[in-house]
Amino acid sequence: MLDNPLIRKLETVGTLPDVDKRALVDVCDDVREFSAKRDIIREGARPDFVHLVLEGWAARYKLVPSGRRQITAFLVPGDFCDLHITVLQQMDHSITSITPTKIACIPAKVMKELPETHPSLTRALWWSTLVDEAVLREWLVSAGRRNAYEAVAHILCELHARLKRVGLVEGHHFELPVTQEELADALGLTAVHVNRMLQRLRMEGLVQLEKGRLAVLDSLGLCKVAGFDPSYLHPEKLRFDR
Amino acid sequence: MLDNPLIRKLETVGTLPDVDKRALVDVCDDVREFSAKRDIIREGARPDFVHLVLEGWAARYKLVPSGRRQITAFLVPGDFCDLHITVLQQMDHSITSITPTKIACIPAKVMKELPETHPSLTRALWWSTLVDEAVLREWLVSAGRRNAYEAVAHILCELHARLKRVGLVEGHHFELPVTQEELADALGLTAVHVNRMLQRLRMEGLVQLEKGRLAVLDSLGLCKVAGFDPSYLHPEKLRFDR
DNA sequence: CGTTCCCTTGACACCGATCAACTCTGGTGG
DNA sequence: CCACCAGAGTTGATCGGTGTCAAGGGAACG
Repeated sequence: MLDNPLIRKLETVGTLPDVDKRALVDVCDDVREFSAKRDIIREGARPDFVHLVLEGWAARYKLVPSGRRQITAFLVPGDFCDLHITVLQQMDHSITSITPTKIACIPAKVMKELPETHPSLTRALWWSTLVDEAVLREWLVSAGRRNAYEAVAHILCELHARLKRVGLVEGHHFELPVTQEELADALGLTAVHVNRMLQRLRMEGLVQLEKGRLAVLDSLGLCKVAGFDPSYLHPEKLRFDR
Repeated sequence: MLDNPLIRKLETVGTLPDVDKRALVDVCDDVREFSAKRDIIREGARPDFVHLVLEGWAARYKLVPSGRRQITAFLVPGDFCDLHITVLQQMDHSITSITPTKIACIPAKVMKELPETHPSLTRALWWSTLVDEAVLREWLVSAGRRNAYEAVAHILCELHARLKRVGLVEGHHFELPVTQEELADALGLTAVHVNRMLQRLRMEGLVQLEKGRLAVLDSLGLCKVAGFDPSYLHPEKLRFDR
């Protein structure tokens, strides 16, 4: 069966040959489970496997000498943790699970051979890597040039769009299993201030948030506050086969 | 002759086959010049060419609705402006020249065929793309979890290391042709505050800065202030040929 | 020799950080 | 079943790092 979040994501913008989908699913047969808040890969590691999130949330992060943490990406189902290491020698940051997580471990060797064996899939993975980079740029814009209210609104818009891609949005609800502290570490804020901004978003009638589920009540209003333009997620249709 | 900053950069970590170097130089024959502070590529554009900086500085940036600008990358000789568009359809951000600039325009079609024609070079460009992404992560860390003093110190350390790679550092001096406002837009600060932080770095005897040239007087001290760990620039030796 | 761009400086304002306490919830073990 | 505890969310008071505004100086340039 081809129920794989990465395939769902890739097929929102293009079509993959069946053999490639088959190959991708086959290669995800080594699944490991992690409980919440465990380091999956540490900075400096040289993993022999590429890790793909199948279920649950994880995060990329770095620590600065003062001990403060910056989360540089939320990894949701369909996201790779460390495609890098097919080219680079070692991890320059760490990955931690946020919730209990199922991760597919794919031998790096298999990934390295992909360009010869499955060129379409390779192009598709390039696409997802470049979208990840665009997301990172947008996070930098939030940290640098949006105020806290806009930044919180923006990340909610982004997560909504990204989760929709992998089929994890029902109506206007989706699971948001991150603590306010984790949100703060992603946005470069404090948990206390994130709390106040979320309250403001609720008071303004834009969102509803309870027990780890977010409901977007006024999608347009939220996007307006955030200055959210989804084109950086590159929803435009592509051809992976050339 | 093979005097190309990209080749210099790539060869700091690995060896390229002569044919690949030759091919790279050949493909850089269409050079265009831009004066300072001109948009080279605009958000939304669908360029037919990939742009490579040969001389001068450029910057990637995005604007938010309030009109504020976030620079998401400084592009120095040897850096690509938009390798993305070999896969993605359109630019999700703009590129501007900072100084007068010489840019090689390489047909996107040629780049798309690279994996078949020059696999080693393709791996080398993958490497440089992944390093760019690592730089971006580090900028996010600066914007989110370093104070202004540390952030300014950090970007100076980074630029020092990156420029060294392409042979643009003489002793401890290098050209730093960015205004304090551009630095501020890169760091998510204001020009006034960047000014004060630079003065502090000078007062502490860490750097000297005059007429667009920076001298690092106390390299260790500067790295200490910044919490700079160059491993994210991936200086480790690689093999591009497999 | 005026104009423009960039750097510099000072006074003041404000956004978000910090600190501390309290609530609520779910889990765990006696 | 209850006592206890840890983690997460919430609130208020206060502090401080950066932003904002405004003015002046110097260098480059036409």
